[in-house]
Amino acid sequence: MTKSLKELGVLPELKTFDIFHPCSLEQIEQLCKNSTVCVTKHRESLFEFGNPAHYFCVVLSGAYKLSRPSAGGENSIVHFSAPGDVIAAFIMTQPQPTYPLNVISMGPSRALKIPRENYLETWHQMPDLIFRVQSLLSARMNALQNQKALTKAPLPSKVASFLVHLIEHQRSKNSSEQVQIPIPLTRKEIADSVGATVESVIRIMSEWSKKGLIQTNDQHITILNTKEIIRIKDSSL
Amino acid sequence: MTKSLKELGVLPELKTFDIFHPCSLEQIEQLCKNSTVCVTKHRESLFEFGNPAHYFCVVLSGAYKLSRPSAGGENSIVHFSAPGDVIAAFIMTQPQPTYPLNVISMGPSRALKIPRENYLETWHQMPDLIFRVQSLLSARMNALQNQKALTKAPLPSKVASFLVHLIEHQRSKNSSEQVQIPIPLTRKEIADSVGATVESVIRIMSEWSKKGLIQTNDQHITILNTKEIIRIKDSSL
DNA sequence: CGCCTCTTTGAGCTCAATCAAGGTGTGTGG
DNA sequence: CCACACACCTTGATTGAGCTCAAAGAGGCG
Repeated sequence: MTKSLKELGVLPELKTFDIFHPCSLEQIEQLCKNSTVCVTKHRESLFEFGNPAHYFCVVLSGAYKLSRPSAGGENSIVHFSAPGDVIAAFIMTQPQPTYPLNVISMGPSRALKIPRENYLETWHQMPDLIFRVQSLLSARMNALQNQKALTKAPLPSKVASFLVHLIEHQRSKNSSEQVQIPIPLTRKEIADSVGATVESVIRIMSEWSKKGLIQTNDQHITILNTKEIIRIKDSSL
Repeated sequence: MTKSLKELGVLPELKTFDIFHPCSLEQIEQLCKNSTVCVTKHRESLFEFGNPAHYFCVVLSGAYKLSRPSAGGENSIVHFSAPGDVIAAFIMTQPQPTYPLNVISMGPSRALKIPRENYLETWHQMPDLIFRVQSLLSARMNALQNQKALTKAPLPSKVASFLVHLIEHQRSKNSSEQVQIPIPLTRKEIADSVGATVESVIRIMSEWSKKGLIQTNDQHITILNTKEIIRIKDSSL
């Protein structure tokens, strides 16, 4: 039942990710010893807040949302993890770690669950690898701080900033218009990300749709006029 | 003019901090090679947002506030760094790092400026040390995520949560009442931390003063009734 | 003494939350 | 196959928490 990672062909898949790219397949195999591929369905939970954290994860395909439970069953979304992203690695160093977030699958996804010991032992031996993990973390930290700086900005700025953030990778090269956001998002998820209500987000985005700035079909959002969206994002300056 | 760290007696000072505690004085000396002690006055800047980051820091005494410039000269405060805290370490791994924050002295303070190369070379060799740095970072990340989960909470909850967070270390043992907040804070700083205006913060805290929950003299805030403050913090649940 | 920072209080207004209601599409179980 | 639940999207009306603006007092410092 449990096939080896090699049999499953996961190793080369891992090597395509930035973190593992400089590693040999043999190294990767070592690093991911005793790991299992976890297949999740839409809205299925990968890790649950407060549970003891025996594993950390590398996202293989699909996407996951990391959210924090808060007032009245509300969940505020902290981050979206795409393939190549590492989840919960940096809490592995704590003596008795528990997951600080809920991790929920968005659509069918796959993740590699790696035992905590690997991080403390094998990964620990590879300073360069640890530094690359740290970079991911540092980028997330940066994003969080960015958002914090926007707390007092009007809601449209927040939403615009959120969308721009999501297309940052691809935008770098393709500075032309017409960028599609890589993960399908509901309005509710956007609302939970920027700390607002669904209704407010809808009002703002409908407006933008009418003006031809964005376009949605089946939860896939496309930004038609990047320039204008960026202007809105910065309009509170 | 520039005395060695050994002459200044900084080495034993460093050893009292968690990160360096397991290290020998010789190791610490190695790790902090070519570093300088930087003495700052109240409101003086240690690092400035956007500048190229050739150094990272360990806070020796006093305190620093880390803030992010935002709309209209507003500064949103992201973190307060007390002695033992490491600043800007995790961006050292980037190829051409620039400071992602403003770092400003609160009262007279001292910090040890350590060259970037040390992190990439000497520190890099010590996985355990890197893990300890990662723990600090992870704690800060956690705090940020916590705050994010409170965005929709009413302002009093946010302020209460902020105060409780600041006394978390000492509270652990001394669960009795009467806890003083370790750093002097202006209302404006509190406002910038929770993402509100001075006026709103004042209104809330005056109320609390009247009710005998807190007490201020000369920017030193003392929580008189911890239980009630925690109740307010959680009241939005 | 004037300047600057910090605190305080009041009055009015605005943005986004809340409440309410209706529409669509998909899955699911009888 | 239909009915029902459920997730998601949309629009409108109302309301209130917190922002803005204004004005002023209280130290501290050169």
